[in-house]
Amino acid sequence: MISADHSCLTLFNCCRSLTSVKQIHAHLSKIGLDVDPLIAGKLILQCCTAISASLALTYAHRFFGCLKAPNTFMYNTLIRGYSESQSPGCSFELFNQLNRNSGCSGSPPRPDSFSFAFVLKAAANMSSFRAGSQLHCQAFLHGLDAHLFVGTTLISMYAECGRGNSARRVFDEMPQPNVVAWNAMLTACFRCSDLEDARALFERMPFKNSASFNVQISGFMKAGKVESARSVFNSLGLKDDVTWNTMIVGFAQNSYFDEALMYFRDMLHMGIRPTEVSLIGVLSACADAGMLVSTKILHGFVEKSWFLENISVRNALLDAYSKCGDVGMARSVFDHMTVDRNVISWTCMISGLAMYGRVNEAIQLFYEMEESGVQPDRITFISILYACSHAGLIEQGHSYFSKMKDVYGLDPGIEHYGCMVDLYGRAGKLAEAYKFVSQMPIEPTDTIWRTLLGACSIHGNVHLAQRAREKLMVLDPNNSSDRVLLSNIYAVIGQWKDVAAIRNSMSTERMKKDPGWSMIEVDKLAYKFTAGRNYSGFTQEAYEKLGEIMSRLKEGGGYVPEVKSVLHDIEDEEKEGSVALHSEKLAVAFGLKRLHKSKTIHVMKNLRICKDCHEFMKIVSQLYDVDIVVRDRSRFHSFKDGSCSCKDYW
DNA sequence: TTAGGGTTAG
Repeated sequence: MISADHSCLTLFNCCRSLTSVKQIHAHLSKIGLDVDPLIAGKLILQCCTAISASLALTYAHRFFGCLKAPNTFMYNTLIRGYSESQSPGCSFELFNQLNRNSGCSGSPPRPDSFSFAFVLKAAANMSSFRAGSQLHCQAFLHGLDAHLFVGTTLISMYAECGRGNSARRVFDEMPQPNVVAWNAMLTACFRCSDLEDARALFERMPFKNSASFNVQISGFMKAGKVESARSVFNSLGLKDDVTWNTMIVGFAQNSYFDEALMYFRDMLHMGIRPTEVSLIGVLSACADAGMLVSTKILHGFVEKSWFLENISVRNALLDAYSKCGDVGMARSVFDHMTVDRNVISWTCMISGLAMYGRVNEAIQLFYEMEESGVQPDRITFISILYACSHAGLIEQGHSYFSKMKDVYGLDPGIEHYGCMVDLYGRAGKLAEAYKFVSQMPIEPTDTIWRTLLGACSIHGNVHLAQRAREKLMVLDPNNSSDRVLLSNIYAVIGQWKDVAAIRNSMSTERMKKDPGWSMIEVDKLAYKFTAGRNYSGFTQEAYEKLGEIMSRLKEGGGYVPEVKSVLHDIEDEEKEGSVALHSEKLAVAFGLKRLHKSKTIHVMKNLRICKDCHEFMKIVSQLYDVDIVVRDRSRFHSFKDGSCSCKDYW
């Protein structure tokens, strides 16, 4: 072999794609240098860390397999690569291989503290207590369980598996835990929902750093204790970027959308450089709140910033546009991506199109994704199955469901089974839906039965609805919407005694349903409307306009209120009057009054739109020559020239 | 040339 010239190692540092790694590899292979341990190690490292896409991992693994004597470093790098990939199980296989070798004669590679740290991370990512505790035993046998880094990873692994006591035992046995180990234990307390333990541990900490406070803030935010998080934040003198990000993300997670935006602005004013996490956090707030104007402002910021080519920020932006009702802008962000799209980019776009009923485009995109070499994952399949179910494409949905396992080796999860029940149920194939549920290899959850109940409600199947309801009474007895749904089914077929019985049981048990509300953004301000009569402030304006619209609609639009909808929608609205007072109608009336005529009216509703409102929107869009986009609990309805993008299938 | 704790979108 030619003596190795290690100066070529630096060549790999510039590789950001598998293609460039392959080019250098081909060159080195010609001169026999690629098997040099240092060079081979660097090649594997580059594939697993700098690129880390599944194709790069496979390439590195295949190359590794051709080496005569891979060393521990190479094993560790691959174990690390797989631990954060879609197939963390491969980390275990490699680790076991390394562990078996170590018993052989000669000086075979043996697992070291790095190997344990990486493979434990795989167990944590899979939340596999069984694998994690077996690895703990192995670490003990190798005399590495007391190693500070291994011990800290063990604490995190147990926390991730929800085993606070095991984490505590590892921590208590550490001879000299440092601040990182204390922080890991603090995180474990919060992860296992032990707020009191977390508070006590925090008081006992002999040393604290910025991460300790950030763990506390994040722990409180995840537990919904926004004010506790805020008071920790306010007590801090020095706040780093992670502290600010933790607040922004925490606010977004707790639906404090305006505050997420406010803290992002404050962060900029304080001269703290936002990171991709700040942008993802604030954009997710915009997405959830449906704040289109703010999304556009943030888009402008991104275009002028160092995030221009950041794939995660681009994905968050595209998702925000699609959830704010501007799927055209989402598509434009997607089409103009200058960096390689990843599985999340494709999935967001597919799901965005599906939510709009643009199902053919979603299916086309799925095909293009496969062609581009990006592998769909579990969430991509949820999106494409959702697309099929919302368009009544039973055959196609079924073929995607099979493809998941047959082509991509992905076992369908409960969400995929849910999509299939919805696919059959929505299309009125209730017998098939029930048969599918009965034959599921995993235990049907309350959501599955609720999906079936929803389908029975659309298609008026009382017999099956009762069966679904019986299951729900066991799995989730206190769910008010299930009872309302069943009472609606009875109401439609005129079984008033049963309706009354359900209503009485609900009032005896003091059950309250979710009140319906709709929101509209006008001049950067959000206005929220609830159903029922409430004549104050801006609502008065909405009522007046709605009255005017109603008269015009009845005169010239051929609008007849859909009385049945009252029954169908009882679950979704505080019913105080009639369908005329539904919150989405008020929001649209307000939009017509306040917004410029050329603008699209965007309304967001927390529940599903009812049939009557759907009809109302169609006629208004035509009579007033205005585009209306309504985002409801499950999808978008885009009304234009008297028809809706959902083609009335919803 | 590889680690452990804090924030990350579908």
